[in-house]
Amino acid sequence: MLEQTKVNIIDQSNEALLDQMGLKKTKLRLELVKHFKDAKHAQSYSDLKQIMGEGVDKSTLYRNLSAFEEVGLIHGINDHSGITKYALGASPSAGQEHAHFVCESCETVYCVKGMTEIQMKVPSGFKAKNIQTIIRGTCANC
Amino acid sequence: MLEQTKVNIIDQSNEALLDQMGLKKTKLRLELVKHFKDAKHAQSYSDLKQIMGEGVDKSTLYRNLSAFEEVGLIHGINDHSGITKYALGASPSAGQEHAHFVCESCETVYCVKGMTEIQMKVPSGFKAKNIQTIIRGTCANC
DNA sequence: TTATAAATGCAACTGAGTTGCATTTAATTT
DNA sequence: AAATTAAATGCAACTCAGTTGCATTTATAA
Ligand SMILES: [Mn+2]
Ligand SMILES: [Mn+2]
Ligand SMILES: [Zn+2]
Ligand SMILES: [Zn+2]
Repeated sequence: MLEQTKVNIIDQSNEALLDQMGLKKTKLRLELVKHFKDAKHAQSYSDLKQIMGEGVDKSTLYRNLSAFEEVGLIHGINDHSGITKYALGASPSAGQEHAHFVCESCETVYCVKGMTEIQMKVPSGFKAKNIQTIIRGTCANC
Repeated sequence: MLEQTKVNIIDQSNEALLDQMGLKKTKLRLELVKHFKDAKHAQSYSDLKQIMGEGVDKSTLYRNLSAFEEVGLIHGINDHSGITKYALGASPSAGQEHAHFVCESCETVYCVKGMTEIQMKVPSGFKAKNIQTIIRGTCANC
């Protein structure tokens, strides 16, 4: 269980953020951080590729997503579609407790805070460490 | 939202089950149903291939899993590993409310019933239809 | 027994994500 | 400012779970 640097992501400048995370400030990374800060919902690889420009390299983009994820700048979300989506902030399993809402109509994924506490009742002998919640439904745009 | 035939899966003979589901009783399907009834945890494609015999065809096995899933005989579980695992019974989103426990040590996936009710608090304009819960932790064998 | 729709087997394919490696670049040192 | 160097990039090739097209076989019902 890798302890992540705790940083106020929204308050920091993009440059300062990358500095603190120990990541070099490349053009793509700065654009990525800026975009993640503005994004109203989670972003897939192809969402990002479209926004960053079709010329952006697949490996580079994926490697940056992994790097961002490792330092807790973003978290990947598995919505059972087979396509990982990414959103700003650490993952629920790394302290930033929240659920994920998947719109059944437009497939958009949102991070949602304010879930009421969940009881983890598990069979005896089992030890629950954390919970991942995916809520399916219809989003405000649909 | 496809309505599934409601059948008491555990009570029925394997033959009767396939009959009721409108599926032909092939050797592999009967073995699969039998195995799913006995299984203490969710089964991956490769678990099943090993048990059904290495000779079993990949397409046939996957197609049977899809067929079983369509009629609600089994449900697929996406545990974030990239490998779908299958267990007897309809999916939580199709009435059989339960959670999934993923062991962080042995990667085994279990269906667990008896979760306490979860409040689905979502932003205004959003409509929650169902919740999927994955509990991560350590299983009784680890 | 025959007819037929469904199931099977095989090979080729798909698509998200990864990897190896040569080249370039951001950041540090002189 | 120039040289150094570790990290980032670009590209092509790869991986691997799962899917698909199609010819052949089989379960079931007429
Ligand atoms: Mn989130
Ligand atoms: Mn289950
Ligand atoms: Zn929507
Ligand atoms: Zn275990």
